[in-house]
Amino acid sequence: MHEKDILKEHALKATPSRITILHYLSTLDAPITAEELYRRLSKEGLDLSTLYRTLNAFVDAGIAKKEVGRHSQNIFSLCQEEECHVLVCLRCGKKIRLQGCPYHEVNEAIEAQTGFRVLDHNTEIYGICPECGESGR
Amino acid sequence: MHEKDILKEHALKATPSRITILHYLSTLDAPITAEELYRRLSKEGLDLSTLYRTLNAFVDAGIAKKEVGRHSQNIFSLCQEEECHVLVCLRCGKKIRLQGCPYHEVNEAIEAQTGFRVLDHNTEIYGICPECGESGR
DNA sequence: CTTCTAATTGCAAATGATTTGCATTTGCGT
DNA sequence: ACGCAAATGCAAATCATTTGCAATTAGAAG
Repeated sequence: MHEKDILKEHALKATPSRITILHYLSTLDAPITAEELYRRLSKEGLDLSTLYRTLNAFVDAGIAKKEVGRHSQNIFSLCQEEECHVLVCLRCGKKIRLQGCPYHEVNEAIEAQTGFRVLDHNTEIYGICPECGESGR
Repeated sequence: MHEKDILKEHALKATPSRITILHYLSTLDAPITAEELYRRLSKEGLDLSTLYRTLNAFVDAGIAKKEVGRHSQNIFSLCQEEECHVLVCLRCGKKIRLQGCPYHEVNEAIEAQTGFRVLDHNTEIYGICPECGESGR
């Protein structure tokens, strides 16, 4: 239901595959490979080419994004509203989203210095999350 | 010569291809496609598979990085020392690197709040550069 | 400077991911 | 309910990237 609205907002027909894919992506907190996604959703009778077409449509529509993963595979994830700040654990790969933007003032300073009109930004902060910090050495 | 040192520092033999590729990459200010790189360097007698192997070696060594470009192609670029802050013009795609890191204090605050040990970060700031801001509407 | 060895290269062929053509089906505006 | 453009499933094609292998080469050791 919510998925339908999102699709319509982006001029994409609300088909079962798209709803399934969009919904499944929304349950993930880490980017995923097309193949892995296929493995998990093909039971619902989903074609691989449809999956790719859908993923591309999502990327074109700005709903999702495609990145290069740590091992050079392509990975997909939904664009989050407040996605600009992400903590990425270098050990387990977990991503934690920060809400709010502590950088606004800094960006204003950048605008002033460079004349660049800042519209958006995307920050990935790499480190070790508390859990990994404890367990791992 | 400088290229040789960089290669050695990363335990990579300083072969002609590698030196050529590394040097050429260092003259670019925007990421480039493997194919495009090949088009530009093959005159010097460079094999495509060598190029890919080299690019991968650079990425593994941390000299270069691989990303997904605006049109879904894979693009490569050298890792810059102070690369963590990049201004990306949404109109012309130009990338301008900021030197220095105005975010350090902010990151300290994040560590304090989340327990996440911050090791590195990478910020892309999107906007319209001064030139495009003038010319384009 | 020569010798030796492991790393690197070039080539051709293989692979794997992603895309495409086409006939069929389906969402959704009228 | 109707009609059409958009989306699907399938198989086949394409594209980027990787690989095997024999020949070459960088650089450490003598």
